[in-house]
Amino acid sequence: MKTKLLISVVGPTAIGKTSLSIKLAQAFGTEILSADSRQFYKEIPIGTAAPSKKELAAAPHHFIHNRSIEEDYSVGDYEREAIEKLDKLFKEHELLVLVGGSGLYIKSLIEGLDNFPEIDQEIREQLNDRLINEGLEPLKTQLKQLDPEYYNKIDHSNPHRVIRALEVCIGSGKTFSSFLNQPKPTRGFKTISIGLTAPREEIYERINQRVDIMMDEGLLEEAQELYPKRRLNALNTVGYKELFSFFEGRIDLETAVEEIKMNSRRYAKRQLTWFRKNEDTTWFNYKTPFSEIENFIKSEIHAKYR
RNA sequence: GGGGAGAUACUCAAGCGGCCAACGAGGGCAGACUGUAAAUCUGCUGACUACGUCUUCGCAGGUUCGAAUCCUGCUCUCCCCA
Repeated sequence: MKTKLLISVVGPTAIGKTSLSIKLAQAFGTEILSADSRQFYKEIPIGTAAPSKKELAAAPHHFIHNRSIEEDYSVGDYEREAIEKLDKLFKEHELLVLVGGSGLYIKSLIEGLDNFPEIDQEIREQLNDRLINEGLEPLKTQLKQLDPEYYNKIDHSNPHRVIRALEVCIGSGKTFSSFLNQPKPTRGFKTISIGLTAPREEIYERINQRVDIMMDEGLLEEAQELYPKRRLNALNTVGYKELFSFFEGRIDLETAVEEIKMNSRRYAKRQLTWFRKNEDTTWFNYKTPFSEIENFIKSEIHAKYR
């Protein structure tokens, strides 16, 4: 039996991962899964920087615009859904393409996360309230009591991390640590990781250009419509929060656009930090002819998996 | 032409005799990240043959044991009056 293969395309934003993934899907006659948390949301067609209609028509895509910003969605949900989808698609294809920029989501799919119990949302809300009212210190202290092991391990000046650990401790009555490092189910596929990148300057240039294009396409109007829902987590992202600041008169439009560009650049940098960690990734310059990448993948398949 | 204010690291901006390679902020770089992830957080940011050495605070001199800080001259910028 042939090995099921997942070709994972990673890299910073705005560099052509979508177009590469489509070419791969076409060349190998297969389908594409997105691992880009923002592209899930259907109410933000411009700001998601999702594939265009034409691109969507060029190859079957999954996990694009399939969620509402109103829904609470997390990596855990994604992992479950995406695995289910993979199982289904692997019945028809021996090779699938995964493309995305959300490192944690990709990790959840390829490596799997440990299982955590469902936590009542209210617990997090209360913790968030406490963070606002009392600050981080009491929360840190509490975590230190409830799960000293994890407390010593994490960056405890990071409120999100402290709150997540606490909500699990409180909600489950067990330590956060106790859920970690459980034996994970083995995935029924192997992964070939392809990184797409460029000199920093070129990445930044492309980001700047794409932000201008988004503005031309009506990002401002889109943000205006979404403004009433600005508190939703899905909208606490680059491209919206800056425009919301503009609507609230805190900055002018020009500054808002500059900040979108800047925050996108920083995002790209964080993506690189995340993806560089994976030594199994083979990197290509974004201008590399497709045939070269295709040949690389074919030779990998022959050398290692067939 | 007269009067006043000022020139500090990539940018803005503190410092006004030793605790100054120089507060702070921005930007940049690097990193962390197992359910908020385009989120959130951390570190570094004069140079180097780095727990030490070297060159910096417009330029050139001077005072002083010691100067980014005081004095003199020069250059430039800004403001007011002509």
